[in-house]
Amino acid sequence: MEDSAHSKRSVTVADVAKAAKVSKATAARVLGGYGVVSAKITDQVMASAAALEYRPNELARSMSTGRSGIIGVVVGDIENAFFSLAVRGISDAARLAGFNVIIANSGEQLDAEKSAVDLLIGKRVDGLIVTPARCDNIDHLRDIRRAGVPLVLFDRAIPELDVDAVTGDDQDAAVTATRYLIGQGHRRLAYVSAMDAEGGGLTDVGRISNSAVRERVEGFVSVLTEAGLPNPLHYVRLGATDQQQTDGVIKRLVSEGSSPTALLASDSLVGLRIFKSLQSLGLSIPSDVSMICFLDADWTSVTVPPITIIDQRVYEMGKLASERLVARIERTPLAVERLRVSTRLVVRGSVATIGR
Amino acid sequence: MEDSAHSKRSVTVADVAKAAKVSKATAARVLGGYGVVSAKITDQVMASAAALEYRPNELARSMSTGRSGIIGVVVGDIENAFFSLAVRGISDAARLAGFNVIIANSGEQLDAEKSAVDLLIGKRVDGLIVTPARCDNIDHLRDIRRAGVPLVLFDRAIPELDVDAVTGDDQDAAVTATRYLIGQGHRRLAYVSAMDAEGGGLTDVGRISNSAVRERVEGFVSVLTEAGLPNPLHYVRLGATDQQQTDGVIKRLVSEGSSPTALLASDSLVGLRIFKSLQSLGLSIPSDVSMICFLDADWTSVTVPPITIIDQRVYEMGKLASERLVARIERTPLAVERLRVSTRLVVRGSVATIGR
DNA sequence: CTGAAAGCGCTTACAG
DNA sequence: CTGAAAGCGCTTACAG
Repeated sequence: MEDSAHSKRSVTVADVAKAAKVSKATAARVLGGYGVVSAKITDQVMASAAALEYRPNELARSMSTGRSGIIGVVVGDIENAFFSLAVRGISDAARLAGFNVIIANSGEQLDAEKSAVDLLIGKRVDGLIVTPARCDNIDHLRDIRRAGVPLVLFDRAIPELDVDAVTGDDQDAAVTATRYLIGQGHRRLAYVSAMDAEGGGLTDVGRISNSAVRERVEGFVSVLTEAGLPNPLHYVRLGATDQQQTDGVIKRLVSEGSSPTALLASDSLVGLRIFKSLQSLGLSIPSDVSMICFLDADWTSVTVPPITIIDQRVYEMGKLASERLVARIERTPLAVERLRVSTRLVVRGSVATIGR
Repeated sequence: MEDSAHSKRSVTVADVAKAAKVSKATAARVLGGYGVVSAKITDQVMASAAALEYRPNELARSMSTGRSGIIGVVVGDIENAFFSLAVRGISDAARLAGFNVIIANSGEQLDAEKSAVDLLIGKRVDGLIVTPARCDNIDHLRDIRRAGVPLVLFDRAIPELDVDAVTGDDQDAAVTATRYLIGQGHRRLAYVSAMDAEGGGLTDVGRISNSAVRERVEGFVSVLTEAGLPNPLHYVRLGATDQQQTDGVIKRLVSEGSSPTALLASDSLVGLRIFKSLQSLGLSIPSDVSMICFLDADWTSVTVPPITIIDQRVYEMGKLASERLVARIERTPLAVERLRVSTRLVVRGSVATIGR
């Protein structure tokens, strides 16, 4: 309703130059803060700029310099606390280095991830942090590298890609949690994840396309195997993608002949769903079933009992990814690396000690 | 470590044109999908583009067209579930309309908000959605309008600004919740918010610079007044900004002579902190203290008891803000409006009925 | 239907 | 220290 609301042509260096009675180049130098200009002329230009409310056009600046000052981030799901914390860490570190962040959501869908990557490269981001939905379909990630755009993988690693990755110490974390459960006397343990189950049960751990989940499962299975427990793969259950699916997964698990006494939840969303499933089945934690959950999500500390969790230090992960990417953008010579952020087990009240 | 990683000049329409043996203009027309080109030449150009792995430079495109296809969003705190849900709604609707979203975090700090706005305008976003940290310091928001950039306020309204705002029905929500508590027999109720307290207690509701909080407090106070309860302002407590501060606020509240029997939490973060404070004070919900919390945060449904909440339908709020902004960007003639998304009270188990 | 030229708002050598 | 000119990679009239 305001007459001034209609976009008038914005004021440019040329306008400021004219007002200050200097050349475009000179005005540009003071406005852009480069080159050398006498104090007197600087003042003149600044005054005119202020009077005209000049705002630099970053787009034009980027076109000329070839740098956008933007880091693109493709995450699985912003609503997931894991990613919102990560984004926070990424943004804080990026800002400190003078970069801004543009976020895209893949919803863990490969197609959405591909178009997000395309889009971001089209916007000429200076670098990209991506959480690959699948570690076995990576042509679009190769394209990033061929386009000459620095890339850092987040949460998941893809060795074939020869690119930096920041992840947790997923295998170790799973090993620690699993050993802890066994130490508490548990003998039948299940691992539950939201990964899409590709038709029925899991026959081959190597087929899990998300490296973080795969490594956790490997850790889980290795400990069960080393403890001489039978058929560990049987207790790895995927497909807990929503409440209904999770209810199904848990119901099947607890109604088996030898039902598990402890559950390991692959992330805090799965953990919350499991918690609700158990609640609706009338099963108590930890007396009926014990559980451990990845991520120190806020809900885990206010339940009864509070949930024993694996603290992933996600903020640090995000920060590290950002710093690494900035180093790449600035062409710091660095070997390609997988950076692991160590986790720790935080014991609270959701694991029972089983007699014997 | 890959030799291909060094950014070579990217391929442009000129390159494609040369390869396809046509003019730049013609190549640009098929690559940009505008104008008219014969089928045969279209094929030629597409083939060359594919062979060269052409990717349009969106920056250059934006420079020419004057549109970036980006919506800028400035939120208070991405880590807050309220905002991450909102961002999701904003993004989904934006994408549907062909826009992308760039998110900036103000941390509810005015300075950070100002520089975020500057930055986004510099990037020539097509429109802006902002959650103003303060409703009483709005020069930078006026600047947005003067720059001719469409703006929609989110969660908080500023009547003086004459600009669209999408908010909840904050006053009604507070009225409903407060009446409910009174209906359950409560006579001493407190409202707790994370708003910065400007030196001591609240003397004047009108001074609360966040309109959402102000309107909720107004609703709260009006119901207490209409019920003939004494000194309602006394029970409005600000400054619950972190766990420690909240512990202090709650401790003071419950150790008073006539301590409140019910608490209204201004958002889910405050609610969670209050929950923990009460827990650490050894007070039970609802037998010692009742509580109601704004936002259907995930933790509220898994506590014992589950928390009675005000469902704010934040996703819809985000969606609506996005749609409104897009309409503005596309110059749809529309009166300036405040769009209120209605809330509803979801009764769970955190409110006791008091005898009498 | 196709092409040559100008322009978007900056920065970057190159002269002076 | 200051200026005139070219260029970034597109799109947009304007001719033909």
